[in-house]
Amino acid sequence: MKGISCMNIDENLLYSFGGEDKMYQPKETIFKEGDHALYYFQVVHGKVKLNNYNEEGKEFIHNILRKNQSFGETLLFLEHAYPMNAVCIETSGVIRLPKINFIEMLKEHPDLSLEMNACFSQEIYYKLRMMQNMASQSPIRRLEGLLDYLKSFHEERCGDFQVAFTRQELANLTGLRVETVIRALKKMEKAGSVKLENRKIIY
DNA sequence: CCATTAATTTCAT
DNA sequence: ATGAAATTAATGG
Repeated sequence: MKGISCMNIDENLLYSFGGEDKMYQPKETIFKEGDHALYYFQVVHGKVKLNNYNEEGKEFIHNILRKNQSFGETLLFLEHAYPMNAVCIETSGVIRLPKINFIEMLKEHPDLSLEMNACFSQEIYYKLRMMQNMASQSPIRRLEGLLDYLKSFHEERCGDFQVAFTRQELANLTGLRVETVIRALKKMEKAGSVKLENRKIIY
């Protein structure tokens, strides 16, 4: 099995089941914590983050989705409200498919349903790995765990992979401060586990 | 250019 | 070692 990160459903199929194009501006909220989960979302272009804010107002990012990545689907089989916000980082185009139509689509396409199981498995597996890493007190361990996770997401060919995240984003994904991320990256470079070229991170 | 955003350094704690 | 604030670099319009 290859490195599936999450669902990527053919756009025409989404449209045929009632998917609609939505455009969002940077900083614009697609849904927020507490909203009822009513749609399947898939990014066509742009960048969307799933986040929360802790009691001190510090942001924690769960994931950042790009082209062809989906979000919100894990809540469609539950009656719970969203436990996080979805906010655009860049101008983004998203296809939105109502829950009812989504379920209907899965019924008519059992292969999709199967694929979704594989995606959920993958996600649960990596969430577990991430929890283990995030529980560590060591910033380097947290960062390496995150980079492994992102790399598996990306499934690059010959090993070296450009981390397409800002240091601030890495910090928000690991619960670390941006300075700590910068310092940890420098240590990792000395140790040879990452390369820093100009300001790009190669892992 | 100027304004905005990101990266890095400085300076306390 | 860590974070807030200041400084420097880059990016985009």
